[in-house]
Amino acid sequence: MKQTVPKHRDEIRIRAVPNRAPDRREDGPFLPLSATDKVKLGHLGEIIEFKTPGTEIVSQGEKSTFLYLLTDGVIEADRTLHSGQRQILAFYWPGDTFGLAENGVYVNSASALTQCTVYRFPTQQLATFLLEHPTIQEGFLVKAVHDLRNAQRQIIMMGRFDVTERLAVFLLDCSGHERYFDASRRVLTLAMTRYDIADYIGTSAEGVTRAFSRLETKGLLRRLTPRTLELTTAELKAFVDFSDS
Amino acid sequence: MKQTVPKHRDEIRIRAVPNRAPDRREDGPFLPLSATDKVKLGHLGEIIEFKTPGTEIVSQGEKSTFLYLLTDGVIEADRTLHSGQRQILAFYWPGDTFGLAENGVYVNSASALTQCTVYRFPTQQLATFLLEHPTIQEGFLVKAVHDLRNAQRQIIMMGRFDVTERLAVFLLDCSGHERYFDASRRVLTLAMTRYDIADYIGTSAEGVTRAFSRLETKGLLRRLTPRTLELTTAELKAFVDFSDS
DNA sequence: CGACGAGTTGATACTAATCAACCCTTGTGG
DNA sequence: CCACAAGGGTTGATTAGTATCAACTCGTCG
Repeated sequence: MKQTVPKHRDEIRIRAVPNRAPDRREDGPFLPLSATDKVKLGHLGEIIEFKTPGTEIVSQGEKSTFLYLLTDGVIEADRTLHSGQRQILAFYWPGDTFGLAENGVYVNSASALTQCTVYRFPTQQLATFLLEHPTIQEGFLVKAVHDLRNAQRQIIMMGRFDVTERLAVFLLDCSGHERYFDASRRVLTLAMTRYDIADYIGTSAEGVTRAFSRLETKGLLRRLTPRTLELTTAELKAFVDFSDS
Repeated sequence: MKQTVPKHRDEIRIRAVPNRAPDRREDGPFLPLSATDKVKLGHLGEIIEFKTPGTEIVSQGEKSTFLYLLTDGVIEADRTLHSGQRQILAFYWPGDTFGLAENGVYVNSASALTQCTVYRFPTQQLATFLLEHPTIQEGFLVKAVHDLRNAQRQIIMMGRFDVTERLAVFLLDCSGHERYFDASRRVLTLAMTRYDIADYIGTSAEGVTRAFSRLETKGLLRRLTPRTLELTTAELKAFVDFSDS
C-alpha cells in the first residue's frame, strides 16, 4: 500500500505559471529551481510510493503533519459535506503540491487515482526551512498564486458555464499533461471515473455522460472507450469562452 | 477620483488565517507582523485614496505594475468573458491584497464599491524586497494560501449549493467584517448591488431577490431596506451545510 | 418633474437533477 | 472454467430549480 523508497530520487520540480513575465523560458510549465535548492529540498523531504489506486493520502480534519509534492501519478482532492455530498476541488498532476491546511488541520482529503510517487515534507521543518531559503519560499509563493488562479478559473467555469462547457474545460486541462495525452494520436487517457468528473464539475455521473455525447455529436471528440478519447484541443478551445486560453 | 495621501499612514495589516496552528492569537483575523516589518513595507508602498465608488483600480489584461493592499473600503474583483458575462471572483475587505497577475498581466479587473484607501507596491521592487525579507514573504505566502482556501469554499458553494444557500454563505461572509455588520443590532449593511451579488454567486439579479425572500420567509433574515438586513448569523450557519464553519 | 437605475414580482421556457432500468467489463469463488 | 456479483457507464422518463423576459415600483438626482 505504502512504501518508502530511499533508493532513487525523482526530479524535484514545481509546476506553476509565474506571476511576472519570465526572463527565461526553458523550464516548460515548471519553475526554475537551482540545482542546490533541489538537493536541499530533497534532503528535507522523503519519497513515498502509493501502489494501489484509491489510497487516501491525506484526510480532511486530521492534523496536518506533511506537505506533499506529487512527482508521478494523478491525485484528487475533495471535501465531503455533512449531507454526504462530495466536491472535488482539484486534480493534481506531477509538479503539484497538496495537503492544504488551516490552523494545523487538513481542509481536504486527497486520494491517489493512479499509482503515485510523492515527496512529503514535515510542515514544521518546512516552515523554518523556507525562512532560511528565500528563493525556495518564493517558489512556493508562486505555486500558491498559481493554484489560486486555477481555483478562480474553476469558479468562473462553475458560475457561468453549462455542463457541456465545463466538461470541455476539464478535458482541455487534462490534455495539458503529456503523460496522459498523446498529442500525435490526439488521444487522451482519463485517470478518473464519471463520478469523479461529476464531483469536479458540479453535476451527476449521468450529466457527465450526456455532456460527453453532446460533445461527440458536435464532432469535438470521439469516445474510443469510456476512458480514452480522441479529441482536437483547438476545436475544444474554440468551443469554450474563456477570456484567456 | 484618485489622490495620493502622504500625510497619515494607515496601519499595514494582512488579513489571513494561518496554515499552522498559531502560538499567539492576539491579532484577530490579521497576521502578526513586527513593527519594523510594517515600517519597511510602508516605505516600499504608497497610499492611494479612491473617493468615488465605482472606480476601476486594476484592469484585466493590462500590464501588472502594482500589487494592492486594501486598508479601508470594499473592492470587487471580476473577470469578463468574450460573451460579455461577468463573474465576480472575490470581494475584498480591509487587510486583503488584490491585483492578481499571470505572466506580468492582470487576470482580473478590480473596482471600488465604496470609498477606498489602498497601499500599492511596485511589483518589481516588491519581488526583490520579499527575497530580502523572508518573514514578510512568509506573510504573503500565508495570505495567498488563505485566498486559495477561500476560492475553494466558493467552488464548493457553486458546485453543491442552490441559490438560496449560496446567498446565505455570502451574507455570512459579509457579516464577518465588523465595519459593515453591527453585531449588537444584528444589522448588516451591504456595499454591493443585487447585480454584484448575482455575478458573485452565479445567478441573476432576479434570482438574488427571490433567494432573499425565501430566506426572509424562513425567518432567517429581515430586509429593513434592500441594502440593510437584520439577521442572526447562528441561524444562517445552521442553514448552510459546510463541513467547516 | 422626469429620467434612470435598482429592486421586485409574475409568467414561461429550459437546463439539468433524479429515479429507474439496463449493458458491459472485471474479478472472484464455486 | 464458468457463474455471478459489483461497479462503471449509458439511456429514458419525469420533475424541480432557475434562467429569461416583461412589467412595474421605488428612490435619487439633475
